[in-house]
Amino acid sequence: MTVTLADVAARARVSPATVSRVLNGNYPVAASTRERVLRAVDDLDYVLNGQASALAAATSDLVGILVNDIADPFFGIMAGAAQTEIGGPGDGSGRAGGEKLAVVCNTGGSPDRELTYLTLLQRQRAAAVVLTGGAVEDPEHQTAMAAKLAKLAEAGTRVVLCGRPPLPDGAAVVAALAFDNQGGAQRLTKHLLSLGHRRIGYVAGPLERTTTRHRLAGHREAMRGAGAAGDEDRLTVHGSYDRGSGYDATVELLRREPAITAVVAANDTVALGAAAAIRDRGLRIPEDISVAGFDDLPFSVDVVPALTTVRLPLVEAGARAGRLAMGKEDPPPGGIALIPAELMVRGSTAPPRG
Amino acid sequence: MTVTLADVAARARVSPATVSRVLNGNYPVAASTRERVLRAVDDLDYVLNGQASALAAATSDLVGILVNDIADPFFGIMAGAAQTEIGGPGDGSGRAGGEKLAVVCNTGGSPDRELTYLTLLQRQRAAAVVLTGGAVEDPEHQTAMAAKLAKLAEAGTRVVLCGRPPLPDGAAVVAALAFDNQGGAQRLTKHLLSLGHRRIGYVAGPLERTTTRHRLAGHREAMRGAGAAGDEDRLTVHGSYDRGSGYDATVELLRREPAITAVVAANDTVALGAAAAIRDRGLRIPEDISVAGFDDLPFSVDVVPALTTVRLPLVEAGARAGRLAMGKEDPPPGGIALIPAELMVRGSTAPPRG
DNA sequence: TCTCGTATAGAAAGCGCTTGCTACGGCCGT
DNA sequence: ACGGCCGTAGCAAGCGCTTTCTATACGAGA
Repeated sequence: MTVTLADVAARARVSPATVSRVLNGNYPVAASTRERVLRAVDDLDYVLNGQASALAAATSDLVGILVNDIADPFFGIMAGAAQTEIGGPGDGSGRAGGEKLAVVCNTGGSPDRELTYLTLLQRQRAAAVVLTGGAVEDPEHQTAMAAKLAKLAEAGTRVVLCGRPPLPDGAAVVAALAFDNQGGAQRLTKHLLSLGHRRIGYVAGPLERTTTRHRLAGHREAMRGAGAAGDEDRLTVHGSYDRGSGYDATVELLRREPAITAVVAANDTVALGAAAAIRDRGLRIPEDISVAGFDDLPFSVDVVPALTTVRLPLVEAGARAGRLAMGKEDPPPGGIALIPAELMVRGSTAPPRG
Repeated sequence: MTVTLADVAARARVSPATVSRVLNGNYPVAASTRERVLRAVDDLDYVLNGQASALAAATSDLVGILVNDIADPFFGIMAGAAQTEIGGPGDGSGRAGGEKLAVVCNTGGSPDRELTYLTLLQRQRAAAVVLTGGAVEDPEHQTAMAAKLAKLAEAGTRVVLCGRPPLPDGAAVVAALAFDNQGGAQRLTKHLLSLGHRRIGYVAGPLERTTTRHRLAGHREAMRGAGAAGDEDRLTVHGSYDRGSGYDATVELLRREPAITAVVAANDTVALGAAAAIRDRGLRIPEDISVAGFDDLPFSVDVVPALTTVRLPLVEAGARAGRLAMGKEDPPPGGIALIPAELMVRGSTAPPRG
């Protein structure tokens, strides 16, 4: 049926061992022999059996990248950057040695699927795993995750967190790159406050997500700092990280408090929905209501008016995570790095009327 | 080191064969024995070695999804939908049998990486492969791809094309789901023509991509049909499928022909860049210049003015591709299906001035 | 000329799992 | 009461590769 090493060996009139060595290039083989083998490989269209190879060598060329929502560019950008660093040859030695299969797995934000994918990757004895995006804060799930990651690490899988805070109970991971969500959110709200806003609605992400909590915390911290707190719960609506959710939440916000002068959204996509809701209500942005997002996704600069937001260096972070996963870069001190978030002031925010 | 089947067997005081059968549930095992085995599995935290299992059983639970650009929601949406259909349990039998590892691979639109990933998947003896998005039309690459896909199919891998035209030389694939790019583009341009536009700039995608060619063909067909052709080459600028490219191309278009009254972009993302360029030039949309996109990505309805575009049923197509890859759905007659594209007229297009 | 180090190739033992076949009771049919 | 069958469990042969150890052939040093 399929061509095996033995077939190649037979055709090249050498032993399977020699073929293996030629293919792996980790053992001296006479040039003439090598050539004969390579020709046979070519003639037969031989393709290595990855599973057999991995089994025998106890290694794997699989690297998993877990994302919450693959349709969201936030994750796509990070995953793409990570994959670029991981995949393909060219890492160090001239030889095409480190050819890894970087694969991204879409958890859909579901804790169960997250665990399932980790198990699947564990089955495959993945060389590394990169977890991106916020974590679910359910204690039970956190315990399960910690245990799973510990198992993975124990089995030699390099675990890297990207855009996710370190595990609560001492990380069994290579490194954790956490975004400064709280600081960024705080600066964003401060910007709004400095413009004169006081009644600021907040469209938060799903409950029990670290990202949601940290951004909201930053926002409230800023509000409190300005003595503008008090109405927090009433002016906060939770939803998922998508456009429709932003729309609905904003409608609700305007119902609860028609006098708000600004809406801060959990991320840019949500901000888009929020902006749509505001316009559908006949209000202008930013004259009547200011809108701000988070992440600075590529489209944010192009919408009208351009979205004030907080820029997260997704490409850089993803690439770094990829390098860390491959062991091409040393982990930050303590295994933890806080990735700074930069406030991007654009046209969607302005002083409130009057 | 790691726990093996044999360890579990020893602890449960049965043979490895029995453990295997309990785990796979494909052979009668006495209830008491099964329970003993399961307890041992639990006690030992045993995790199946996927490679060994795959090797022995000559099967694989890997399914590859190739995308051109994972940061582009166009692909993210399709891949996500496909992955949902493929991954996890719940497909048919009550048992958690069909647990596949659906992984998405980012080719970055590079033919080489595309081939590399296919080889990697071939190495892993992938159960199925889904290729999404337009193909590169370089003859050499096409030949290589055809050969590769034939090999994969021969080895039992189910190959599905999603949003990609069938291979030129008779498909060695399970199914090809092709978008009606040409028809959609034609309808879009006809819409513009019917509004009265005649000088229409076209921001095309990269050369040698089927998607680019088909959309452009539809556009030109419409132009010719209206007797508005002639200036085609001068009013067409090629670029990549991203925002910056749309911006630059539009600047160039306006330089070449300041009198254009509409710009059609290769896709929505490019349209966003085009719109930005137009606005930066001090022109209004759609009063001065109409803008149209393609794909109807989620943000398109939210930008201002809302983007006239052509809707592609990405979720449905991706899901269907996933089902086809899993053999959960019968392929369309002839293995080829043309996915319709629907014109979405919104605020970014209007009759030209005067 | 003989021995020994060096370079190269092969033999063979697994890696951890699956599965066809065999073995062994106990139950049924006659 | 005996042969045969059914329901279970084990044996053992691989799956296709890697790698250690061993064997061979050479040229070099003595």
